[in-house]
Amino acid sequence: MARKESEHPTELELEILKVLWHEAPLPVRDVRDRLEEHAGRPLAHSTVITMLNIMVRKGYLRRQKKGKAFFFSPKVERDRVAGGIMEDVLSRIFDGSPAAMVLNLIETADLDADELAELRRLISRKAREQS
Amino acid sequence: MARKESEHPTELELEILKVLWHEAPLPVRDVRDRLEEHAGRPLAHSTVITMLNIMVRKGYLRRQKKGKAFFFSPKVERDRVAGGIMEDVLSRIFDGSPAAMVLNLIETADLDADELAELRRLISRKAREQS
DNA sequence: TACGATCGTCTAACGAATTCGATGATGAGT
DNA sequence: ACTCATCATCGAATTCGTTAGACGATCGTA
Repeated sequence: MARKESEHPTELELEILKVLWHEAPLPVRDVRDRLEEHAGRPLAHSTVITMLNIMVRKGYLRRQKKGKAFFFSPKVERDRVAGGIMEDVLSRIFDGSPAAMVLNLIETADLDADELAELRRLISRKAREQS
Repeated sequence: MARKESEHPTELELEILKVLWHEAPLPVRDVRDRLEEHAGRPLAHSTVITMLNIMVRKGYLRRQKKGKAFFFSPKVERDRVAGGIMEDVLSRIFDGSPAAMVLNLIETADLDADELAELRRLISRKAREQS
């Protein structure tokens, strides 16, 4: 009768992951500081611990005791998480059509000629790598 | 102390929007039937009404009385909704880099040579249109 | 050893999202 | 007018995501 746990990291979870992808392992206090500095999220110490523990339970993070405190590290790769989200958006929003997705991206992000050229280069390179 | 209302349509809201983008206006009963047939979501009549009303409040839908029952229609365009979600993912996941996003898409969706060629054509056409 | 600084667990709270039953209104048919 | 089928409103239940205070354990130092 209620909501399923999300397949992907939630908003705050993602911000925490970004902190730890950038630098890990980190103790709770440092995660809290980075969240405030970078993401403008002033959270109580206990809030951050709670979130970190939830993320360990969900399998997003790993935690090890170093000295007296716990240190946290990502257990999932950035590309994997991004890929999962992209897969989800691709199927749910664009009915599995990459072309529709890229088209929308071009319109939405209002890409200019240079950026379009870069995309084309990038795709050409990929095509060559695959053959 | 709690969660903000989502910027974008939620899971179920999106499924309802898809039904109505495909065919509208529709009365509650028909929306309910389409949800069960297409999305495999067998929901109670009152559940669907509740959702539809919430979506009217949020501005996603419009509703008009026809005869005795209400008929619902989308008030937001599909491309706009998709664009909003893409913008969000672009900034939150890929730090605003379209190239990173497309690269991830290529890897994640495991595009083959034909699909890559189609993407390139599509980008070339866009580039020409802009000039 | 007593004190304060750290650190973690537990519990509680609230809004958002989802789900539906009980209840009430209304209109068609007999 | 009475009955039945529809349809909508309301409120409640439940889980997730987020937030944090109260409390207890621990360790170094005065």
